[in-house]
Amino acid sequence: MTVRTRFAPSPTGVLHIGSVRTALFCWLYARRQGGDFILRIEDTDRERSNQASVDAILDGMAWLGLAHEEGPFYQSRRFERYGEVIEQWLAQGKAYRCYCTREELETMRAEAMARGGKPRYDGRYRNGGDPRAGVDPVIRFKNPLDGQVIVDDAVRGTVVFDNSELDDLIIARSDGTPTYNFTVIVDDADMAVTHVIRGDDHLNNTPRQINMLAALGHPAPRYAHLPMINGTDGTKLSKRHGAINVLDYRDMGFLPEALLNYLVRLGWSHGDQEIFSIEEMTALFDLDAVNAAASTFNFEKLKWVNHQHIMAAEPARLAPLLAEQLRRQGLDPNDGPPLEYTVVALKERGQTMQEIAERAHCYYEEFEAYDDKSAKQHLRAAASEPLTALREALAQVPDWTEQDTQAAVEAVAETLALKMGKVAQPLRVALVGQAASPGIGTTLVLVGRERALKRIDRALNYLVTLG
RNA sequence: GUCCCCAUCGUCUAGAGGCCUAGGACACCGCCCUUUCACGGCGGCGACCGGGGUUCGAAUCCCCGUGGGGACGCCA
Repeated sequence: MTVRTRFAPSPTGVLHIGSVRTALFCWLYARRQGGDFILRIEDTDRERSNQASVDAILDGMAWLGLAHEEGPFYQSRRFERYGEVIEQWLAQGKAYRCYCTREELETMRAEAMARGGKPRYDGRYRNGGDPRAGVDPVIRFKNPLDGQVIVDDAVRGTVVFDNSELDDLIIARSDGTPTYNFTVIVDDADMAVTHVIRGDDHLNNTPRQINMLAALGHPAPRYAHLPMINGTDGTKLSKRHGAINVLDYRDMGFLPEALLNYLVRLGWSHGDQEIFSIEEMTALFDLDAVNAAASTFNFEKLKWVNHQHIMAAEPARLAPLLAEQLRRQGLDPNDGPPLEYTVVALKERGQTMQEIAERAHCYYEEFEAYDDKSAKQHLRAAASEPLTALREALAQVPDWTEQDTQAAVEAVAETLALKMGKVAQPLRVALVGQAASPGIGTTLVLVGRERALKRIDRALNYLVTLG
């Protein structure tokens, strides 16, 4: 039997890290098993679902490269099918109409709580009851009263629930629209889903779903409940922790494979390996190695993983990303060195494309002022002689390459009998405004001949004003 | 409150009874490399929640506590 997994988000907000991890595991498992990955949009709640969220999900999945074989299916377009099952269940006595008002239900829950029990519906319409004028009924599923439901979970093991803990859940609202737990099982059955891989928060829904699947006459799929990803304070990830749109990570200069790599290691491991390419992940992923404990999102480690992937990536691929970041930062990517060259020079020096772009500013526009500390340390009277010599020597370098400019700087140091630091550091500050940059030859090429000479003049003038 | 789940360094994790004086990674701190920054290398700091069992032997198995999380909606 072909493995079929599904990712079934509700379009009521952005696609965030937690959902992406779930999607990733579903996708990886399908890939690994040579199965199908289905995308399903759970938009039965018309009040809260919206197109912007659908777009955010689709765009996010596309950016991440988590391609689906089937879908996207929209539950809002399958209401006819859900209605069919409901009618059938009503006729078979597997479901019934309940005329309780919301107020009554609230009272019922409060009373159950007061009695020290679980807040729930007491089943008062389970065996029939008269319609009430002015009350549109909801439809409830007749859950078995006793016995147990055994969930055989791929990551939790065997979990047992007593049916006596479960109440008759609403499968259709009073306006006739079907609800989540019901539509899920109809779809999973219709779409022949074999493995339901989802967040831990659904473990408690599973026994109800298994009962409904049984009522449908459909075997239960294999379940795998993934541990949650928490924020730094140990609670469910929310906006304040970084449950932001996954596309924001793109905008911050993260690589999709890096985000996926970071996420795959949250709750899954393969020995001591930290860095995985997409190919390695799909080749190695298995539900058996998923652990059960919740984890905490750590932005610093994400950045480190991203850096590893940046350093491993082809410059040609990174170049357009750098251009995009430079534009975002208000710079013209064409007014400076070739982007691929810049990427190669800076990829060790920034953990995100955004950081790399920030370090590239001085190669694409004039820098404002010298960094205080750097100027105080290196642009002093003693720098006058080497800078003057450098100005002259560099002006005569015929080929403005790393090797030749580097050689020119070394020659000046030798002629003046100065250590490299006494020559290269003042030059560096003159060129980029601060004491840190790539190798001096590389920096000279990055800045470019014309700009470099002008900036040395600028530094010489600065020295004059110092007196 | 009730039910369900979980529990190894600050964080992510290795560990499926002896290989564990508990390994790796992030972060942090040193040192090395070096014209600077970074990359890289080396080293340091740092954990089996507690208590009972089982066993010749327990981070690993069982029980009880404790702590954390989740669910309990005409949300998904």
